[in-house]
Amino acid sequence: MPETDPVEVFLPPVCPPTGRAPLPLLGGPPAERSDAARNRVALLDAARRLVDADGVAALTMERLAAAAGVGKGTVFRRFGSREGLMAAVLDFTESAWQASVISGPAPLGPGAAPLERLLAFGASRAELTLVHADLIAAAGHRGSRNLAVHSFVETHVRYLLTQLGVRGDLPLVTSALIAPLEAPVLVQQVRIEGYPIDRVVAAWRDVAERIVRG
Amino acid sequence: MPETDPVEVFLPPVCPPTGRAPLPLLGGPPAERSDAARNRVALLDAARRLVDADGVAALTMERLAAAAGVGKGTVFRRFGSREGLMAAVLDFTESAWQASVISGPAPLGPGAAPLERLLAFGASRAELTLVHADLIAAAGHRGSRNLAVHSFVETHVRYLLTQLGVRGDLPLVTSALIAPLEAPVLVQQVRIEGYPIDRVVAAWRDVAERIVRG
DNA sequence: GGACTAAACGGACTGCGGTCCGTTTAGTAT
DNA sequence: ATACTAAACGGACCGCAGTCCGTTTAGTCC
Repeated sequence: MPETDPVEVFLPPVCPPTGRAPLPLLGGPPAERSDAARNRVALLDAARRLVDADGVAALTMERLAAAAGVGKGTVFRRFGSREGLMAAVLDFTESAWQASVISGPAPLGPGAAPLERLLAFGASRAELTLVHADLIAAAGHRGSRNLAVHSFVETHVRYLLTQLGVRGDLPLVTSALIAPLEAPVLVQQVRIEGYPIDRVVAAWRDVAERIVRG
Repeated sequence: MPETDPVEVFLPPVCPPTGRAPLPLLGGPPAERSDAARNRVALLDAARRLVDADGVAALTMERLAAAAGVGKGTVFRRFGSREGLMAAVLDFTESAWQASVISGPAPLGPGAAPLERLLAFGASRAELTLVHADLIAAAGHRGSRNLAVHSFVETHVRYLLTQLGVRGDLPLVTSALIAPLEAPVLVQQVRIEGYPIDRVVAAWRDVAERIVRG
């Protein structure tokens, strides 16, 4: 693992939930070859199956390659690293949640008052993060940042705080409000220290309300 | 790396800042053998030198063993894993900071008003965390939790919040207030997104004041 | 000093992440 | 259909974290 991570784009990125590559943009890089596309889908599929079956820790790159019927080199060309693979699996599984925030039923989805939405968001996000905690950890810094879902979370919360008229350095206050919902923090509180998740969520809501009240 | 980390006590723990083992307690485990003690000090010393010289990424367990003039097995018996080693180095380097919070000059140390101390704490902690970010990352979950300094931070902030008369679920509110000061969050904001650290600290102080005001 | 034992030692060994490069193949132009 | 090329392929290979077990040694009791 290099200290300063190099440029990390593995084109073209997967496009959940189909795992299919996006249509080539005019003037962009050339379209993906059909064998590459087949292998991407096969790999992502096999990875999800293996994780479901035996857990994150049991998934090795060689096993995945064997399960998908490709060579090890192909796995690394596709995902760059084990962390990259895990991030792809995670992105895939979280896209459904993202959709439910954008267009699902209130209060998580649109329609409820902003504060109500914010509180619903915290509970939902905490729950999901705990479910995916192993995957997030295995994805390294890509697990909590550098991921579509992360910038989505930031944008959504900042939007709600704006709606609520919160003053101050919004991007950084938003980030501070999201920080307690990061996987390592929740894992420590719930899995290690044994706090019930409801109580953790209630405390987060308390903090959120104090921030909103100013 | 096992999914569920097993019991992880490597007796006896180092006692910063000397790196010496604590005196054996009556009825406790037998005292450490002299060769083991010598090797612990030599290893911790060599590790700090190597990290200073070439950075965290360049430190391999084999190199460390060679530098300290011991076998590889000894390094692992002493620290359990690379993460354990990094945590030991980190604990060592952070003990000075801890001392300055306990008994250093105000406003970080005792003597200032609680709110002033809290704000000074945030700035100081953020700065230190950023300096040690690589080490913290290399120490894995031991880097931010499971470490003497972590429970110290929790205890200190909870104490200050109590002094300030903050109501609510104090342990969890404390944890939420500390979360934005965790290394990955700060690294994202400062190193990746490029926010000046002063601005990050200011936002944290803003959040802290809102929590205190209730 | 000599014998004994529990602990420490150290290096060969394993498995995994990640790289490299010679080989194969999809897509295209003729 | 054939030739051509850029991209994908795959498995041998490397370095490192972590384990195992036969060997050495510190501390103790006579």
